[in-house]
Amino acid sequence: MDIPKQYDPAQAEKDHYERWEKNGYFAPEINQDPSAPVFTIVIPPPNVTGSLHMGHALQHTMMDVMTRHKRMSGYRTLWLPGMDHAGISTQLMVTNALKEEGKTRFDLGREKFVERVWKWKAESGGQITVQMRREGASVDWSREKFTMDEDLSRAVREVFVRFYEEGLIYRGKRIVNWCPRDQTVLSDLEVEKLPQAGKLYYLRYPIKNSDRHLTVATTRPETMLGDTAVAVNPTDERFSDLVGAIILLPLTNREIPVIKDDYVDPAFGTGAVKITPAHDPNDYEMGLRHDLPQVVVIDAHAKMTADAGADFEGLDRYKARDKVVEEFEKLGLLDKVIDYEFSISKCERCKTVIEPLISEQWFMHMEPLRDLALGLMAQKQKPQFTPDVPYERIYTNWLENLRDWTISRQLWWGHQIPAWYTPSGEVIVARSEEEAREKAGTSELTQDQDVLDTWFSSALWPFSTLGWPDDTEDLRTFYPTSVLVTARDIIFLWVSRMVMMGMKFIGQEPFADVFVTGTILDSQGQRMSKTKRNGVDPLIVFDKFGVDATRLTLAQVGSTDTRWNEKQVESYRNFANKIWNAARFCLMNSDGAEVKPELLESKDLALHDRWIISRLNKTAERVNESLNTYQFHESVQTLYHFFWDDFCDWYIELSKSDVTAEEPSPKRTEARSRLLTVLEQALRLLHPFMPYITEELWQRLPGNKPLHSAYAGASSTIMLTSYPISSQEMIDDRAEREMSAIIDLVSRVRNIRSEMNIKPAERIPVIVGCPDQELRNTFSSARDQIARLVRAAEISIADQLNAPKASARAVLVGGAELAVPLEGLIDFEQERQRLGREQDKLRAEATKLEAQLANPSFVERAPAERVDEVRSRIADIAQRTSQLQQTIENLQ
RNA sequence: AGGCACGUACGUCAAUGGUAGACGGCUUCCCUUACAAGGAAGAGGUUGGGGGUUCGAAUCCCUCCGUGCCUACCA
Repeated sequence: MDIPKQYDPAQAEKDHYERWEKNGYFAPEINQDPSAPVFTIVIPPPNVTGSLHMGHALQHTMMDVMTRHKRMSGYRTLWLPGMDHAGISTQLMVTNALKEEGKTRFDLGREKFVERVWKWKAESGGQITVQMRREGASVDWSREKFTMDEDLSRAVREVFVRFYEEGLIYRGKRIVNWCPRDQTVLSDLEVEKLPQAGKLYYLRYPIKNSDRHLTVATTRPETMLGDTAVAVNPTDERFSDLVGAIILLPLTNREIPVIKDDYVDPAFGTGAVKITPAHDPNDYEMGLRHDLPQVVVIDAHAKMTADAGADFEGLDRYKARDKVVEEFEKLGLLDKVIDYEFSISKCERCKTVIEPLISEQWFMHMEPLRDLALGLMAQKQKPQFTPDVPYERIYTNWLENLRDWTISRQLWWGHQIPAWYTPSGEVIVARSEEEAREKAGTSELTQDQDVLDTWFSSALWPFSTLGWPDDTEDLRTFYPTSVLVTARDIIFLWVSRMVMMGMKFIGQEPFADVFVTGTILDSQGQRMSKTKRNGVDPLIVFDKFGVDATRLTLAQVGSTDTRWNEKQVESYRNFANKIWNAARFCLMNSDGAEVKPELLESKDLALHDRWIISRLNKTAERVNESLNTYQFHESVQTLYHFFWDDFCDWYIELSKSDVTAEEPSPKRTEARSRLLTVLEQALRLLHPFMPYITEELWQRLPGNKPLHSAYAGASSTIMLTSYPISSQEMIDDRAEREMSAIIDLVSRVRNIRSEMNIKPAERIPVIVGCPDQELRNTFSSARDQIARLVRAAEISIADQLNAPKASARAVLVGGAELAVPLEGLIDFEQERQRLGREQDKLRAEATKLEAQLANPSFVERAPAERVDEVRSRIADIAQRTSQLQQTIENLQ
């Protein structure tokens, strides 16, 4: 058997994925059981712009673990992959590429530009699919989707038309967030607010027919050119006589009124606010309330307009600010300037400061949709968030405060709005140009130049990918999906909108559960970001430690934010190597043996066999349970300790004498087969987390390795075997008790060896005194294995301890004692100290427990079984302490 | 400005009212024929501070300190 000593992930990762994919194992059709339950996940589509980052690797790992687990559990499983066209980001990328050629998108024109983006998408998107294959993601590539695919675009148009016909989508002139760089409107969610150190300017406005002034405070003096009123709070007595007065607005020839409005906070600034309805969202609202004119002084490029006055026209908004301040100072109207920190809105993509502008856009009324989502939460508690604590309330709260959604964007890359205009300006909304012509009765139509917000098509993802608006087999089978895995930051942007759209068009929630993943931070606790260049590239980690080790690291992150720690991956790389070598041992001793599931059911097994079977079943139970409740950390820990501690450290060691016997015998063959059989189950348990190494090793195991009955027709692969489930009768508490006594005995002897500095090569005699008959039998039948594990020359077991005085001793649980004769080797003082330390530990514990018992209310109020437990532990400790005491006294 | 979360061993994280654990790191010994990416044995924590509820608190409540995140129309 020719297996290298070190596991080489690259080798194992090479061929398996291709074979899985080629054989159609990822597609739900592989499942031949017509009554199989269904499990569906749609992937949160990555942007075509990026390559995969750690956040993707994290989410994909979670989704793949769930998918593989369910597939192995017999579910008809679909994990549907795809990508998002990511309007602004993608357009920006291509625009930047053009810039390097010295061109703008206008040089190409819309059609050529969009062609160019498609070309770019083909390259970049291809990258992502290669990377996802590397991750081992068991997605059904035959169903891969892209938000700009023809069928998904049809779904988008269908939704738009239906909403328009219901009056939920409308076109209107409103104040919007405008990005002067990208030249497009942005939704509130695409704007980020950042704190900024700025100034607060106090400007004096003269009152007409009076020598009085009204002073206003502003962070944006340049907007005063567009002021159409000054507002004060109705209850503010300082200004009550000025309400209705006329202000002579400096630098312009305008006269504007002083009005009253509750919005004004008398405590802030001067208590008087300048109102610029055309350039501030609040002022806009107030302008509507008071029917104020809107004077536009800043244009779409953030330059001043002609209405700003001849002195200002064409100036950049910041230049204009300086000039306004200068002029006020000259006129003696600048009261003061103070430092002031406020938050400023920036474009989430390009970080340009947003300019609020009045503009004609498409909007969507959200109230009826919002109510659908709220109703679902109120009546069915769906979606069920995991972890469940904060998100549900945040989600509900956000929905309650929802405002209309600005859905149009002034971009070229995206779904062009299916609205056409007749020469007379009539709006025709239709599913296609032909339909529009029919409706309009003319072919002289111009289509709206705008595209839809990217999130419009993403909102339809769970059903548009399954064939909606057609009533497809896929839609009927896989909708609603089972769980959505996502990061925290798009719960509103995406999750809530999918819920609304799903309820609206399918009448059912798009997913039952939402699993919210944590965030991987850098080693300093900072968010990983492109601009900070602190991201860790998952592909580099894959190369360094292997995909399986990385997946294990990511799986255990779960829902908590975690600092990236390469050491963790390294330790799981070591774990993979451990698995490799354990299998290597089994295979090196597999002559004549094979995997035989029935071997685990036979009667009259040795203790260590009964024990490992019990442990195996408990492990399966815990892993299934934790996977079903999204407790990935728990699953990983359980599997790690089962494999390393139970299987490697104890089971293999205890099997060794049988397995490595020189002479062939039925006993040897059976021991070898049993070992292989346990290993095979362990690999199956590990497979969802570590698909590559488990497949690699599983393929090498000889014997009968049946697939899950639902996949009977498929060729051999671990990914279609059945996931081990626990069986109550296989759990053997007695075997576990007996094994822990043996483990205790072995550990004690090893402790003595270590403390007494006995060379590992030195064989020692071990004497055990054990008054309990049953326990004595346990020790006796495991005598050879124990001797091997503690490197003993011989072990004598009797009902009483009968050892020379010059011995190191220990007291075991259950009243047994042991001695290691150390004639000439023992240092009595050292031994006394060692035993003393042990005694101290026991006493400390006893003190705690006694204090508990001394409290009358504990005995009265705590459950009886807990009190009994404490009592029996105290008794046990007391016995061991006194045995130790005697041992110490006998030493000399 | 509000809201929410978090603070546990040197590091990264577990532990949903019942004896505080894991992995890495650290110390000592060992290349014992599956594995030095390994084996064996150890050291290390009054769970951020203070108060409360409880027989019992890392866990529930209050408060303070520190750290993140989200939401928001203070000019």
